[in-house]
This record gives sequence, C-alpha cells and structure tokens, in this order.
Amino acid sequence: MTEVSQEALSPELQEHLAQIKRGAEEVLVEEELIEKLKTGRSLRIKAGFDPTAPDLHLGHTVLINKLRQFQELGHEVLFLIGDFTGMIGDPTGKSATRPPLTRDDVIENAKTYEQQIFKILDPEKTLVMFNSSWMNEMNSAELIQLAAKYNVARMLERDDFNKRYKSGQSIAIHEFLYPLIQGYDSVAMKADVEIGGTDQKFNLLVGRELQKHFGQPPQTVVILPILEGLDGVQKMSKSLNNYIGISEAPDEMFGKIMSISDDLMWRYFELLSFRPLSEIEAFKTEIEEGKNPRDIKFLLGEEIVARFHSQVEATQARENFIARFQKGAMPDDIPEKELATQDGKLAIANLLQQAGLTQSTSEALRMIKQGAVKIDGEKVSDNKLEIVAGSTHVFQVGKRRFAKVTLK
RNA sequence: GGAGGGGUUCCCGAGUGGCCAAAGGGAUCAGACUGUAAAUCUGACGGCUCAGCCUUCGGUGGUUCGAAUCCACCCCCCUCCA
Repeated sequence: MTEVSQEALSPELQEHLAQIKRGAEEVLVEEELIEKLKTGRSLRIKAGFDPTAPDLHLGHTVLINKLRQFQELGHEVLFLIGDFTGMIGDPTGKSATRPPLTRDDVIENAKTYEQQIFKILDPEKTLVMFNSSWMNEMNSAELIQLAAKYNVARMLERDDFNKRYKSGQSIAIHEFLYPLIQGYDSVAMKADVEIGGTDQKFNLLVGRELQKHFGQPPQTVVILPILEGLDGVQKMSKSLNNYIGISEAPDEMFGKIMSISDDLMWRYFELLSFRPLSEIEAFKTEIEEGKNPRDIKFLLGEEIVARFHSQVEATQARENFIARFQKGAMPDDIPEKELATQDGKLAIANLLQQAGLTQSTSEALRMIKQGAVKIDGEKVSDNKLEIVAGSTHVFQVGKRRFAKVTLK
C-alpha cells in the first residue's frame, strides 16, 4: 500500500479532506480521493435517489448535507433520480416489483425533489439527472454485455443476496440487474465520487468495478451512516412513522426534535448539525457540569427549523414550545371548525369526533375518562355533557390536539 | 406436477368449540411526575345511541344452541421434491 504522506498535503487540502470525512462511515479509497483533490478541478459528485419518495425527511438530509459540503468546497453535484431503476426496485427480499411510474409522475416527483433539496443545496452547482435518459437508449445486446462484466459469485457477496441464497429464499434474476444498472449510471455520468448510505455499499462498489471495465478511473465512494428515527432504534422512515419531514411546520418540527431522547440528541448533532465538532464537544461538557440537556436540545431544534424555514420561525417555535409545554398555554394557531347540530345540541363525544380531535366517539369517551379533555382550559369529567348550539369554545384533547369549534 | 407449512385486531405473535373484542410484546395515545413531546411510573388501545348493544380472526358457504377454533370449496404467502 502506498502511504500518502499527510505532510505533503497543503493545510487547505487537509481541511478539505477533513470536511469530507466528517460523519462519514468510510471513504473508499482515500488515497485516490486525495489524488483527485490535488488536481484542483471541480469533481463530479453523484448521489442517487428513488423516484417514488419525493417526501424527504431528515434521514435523507444526512446525504444531502454531505453533498452541500462538497458544493461549498467547489464541486458539482449530480443529483440522480433513478426513474429507470425505480421500475425494478432495489432488492430487499420482500418488496414486489413496483408499479411503473408514468413520465408525468417522474417529472412531478422531480420537481418536488428540487423544491426540497434546494433548501440545502446550491441550485447553481446542482445537475438533476434521470437514469432513464441513458438506460432507455440501451438495447438488449448492450444490456447483456453489461451483465457479462460482473459475475454471480461477486453478486452473492452482497449480504442480503447471500442470506437469501443460503436460506433457500428466491432471488429473481432481475434483482441482479439493479446493482449493475446503478453501477452503470456512474459510468454514464463519469462520476468522480458517489455518496450513499451503508446499505448501498455493495452497489456503490459495483460502480467502481464497472467504471474500470469502461476505462474510467473508479469513483471514490463515501459511505454515510443511516440516521435513526425518533425512537432511536430503527432507521428513520416514513413507513415506521418515526421521521421528521423537511416540509413539516416549524412547531411540529421543533416538537419532534424535543421528543428525541437525550442520548439520541448527540447522534443528531453529529449527522444533522452544521456546527463544528469542537462546539458539540463543548455542549457535552456543559451538560456534564450540570446544564439541562433540554437547553442544548433547543439549540439543535432551532438550527434544524431555521434551515428549512427561517431563523425567525425557529425562534418562534422555541418560544411556542416553552409557552405550551412549560407554561401550559394554548397555541395561537388553533384550527377553527363549524359543526351543525340536529336539535340544538351535541354530545361532547360526538363533537370531539366530528371536530377531528379523536378518531371515534369511543376514543373520545376514553379520553374524557382519562381526564384528557378540556373546554376553554377546564377539564371535562362528565362524558354525557351536551354543548348547545350558538356557542364557540376551544376544545382540547391531550396536550397537542386543539380545535376552536362553533356550534350552529 | 407432487408433498408439507401458514394467513388472528396498526405490527409481531398466543389462541384447536362456550370463560374471546381475543394472552404477551412493540408502536401509539392519555394521565402522573419532571428538567423536555427526555427518562420513569400508571392506564387506555374495534365501533356505537357506551354498566348495554353491534361488527371482527384471508374469502364464501356449511355443521352446531354456540365457531378465530370443526367441515367444504376458493384466494394468497412460504418451504421441500420434480
């Protein structure tokens, strides 16, 4: 192994490299990356995204944050939407073949992506691409030639293929094509660097192999960890409902960050904050010396809200949080509803259900029994209470569900 | 084509004729407490005109006073053999 002497690097390059490595699980191969950086040219940074899930959450932004860092260092981001590979679906073992998206769907989803990613990325240095634009041009003979460049034994190195093969579960032939095509994308895009999560490691490495076959220098692979969801255990995902969406309202976003455990907060700081690592270490020290972790969590919440909304809204979100949960105040943006009555009155349980505060009248009755229901701040204990028409009150279920209801 | 295993309430998963709206765990929600929508503890967790009633255990149809549990057919998933 040729050891690259760190001393040979200029301080500027060292800083450059340190930034790229921040939070990254692995950089393969670092020496090659250094060589590329030394040339001083703007590198082509690839990252691939699924065409079906344009609703980004903070988990996705770990990757996007890294892309932004590259942009700040003067490189160009190639944001790839895998509309062709989306037809296959990355093999997970259980997902069936996905319904194909129409051209319009793809364009629509791409727009949604742009709206969201440009809150983080610089549009001037971002190129949005679609892999259908070269894959639709490829004919069967070419596809077979592509397939000939890889072999079954190497494919079976991939962990999930390996497990399924050993345990006798089926692997459809087309599933082998997914890593191949993703790898070929790197060839078509002439990527210098590709970024992906740990679950993508195998696919990213296939890209390197294929580039070599096609006479290109292999891309450097930067592997980022997968962000845990609000529960702190499973990965952040929409289907597990443990996510924070980047287009959520400021109060909601702030509240969700406050709901993560004190332990998980550090993980979020590491992967989501743009603060220097030294500052984050200082926070830890402060807490050890007796500072309330809540106050540090406030800083994280504000930073994230400010990124996707604004500093003003972030400050407001923090103040709202303090007012609502520490002082028990009502929010100032209570949704207003009008409900009709049959005979001039409405039972409390039905009202709560119709106002959307509970899913069913049964749930409403349970909530009353548990002491969770308030009218204008007064706790309700009578589950047969009737509200007369012509009145307006603020109804509350728990600490977070409010509605101002006018009965007609 | 043959043999076998399985489909239970949001998820996992018990339950082989009445004691089953269905154990247990997870998720979720609420209450208490607090330093926060952390942690911890307690409770709730199909629906309704709610001490009662109604609808659920892949689907349809049976047997029975009574079925998630038994029978028939059908649909779907998995494993092994060919």
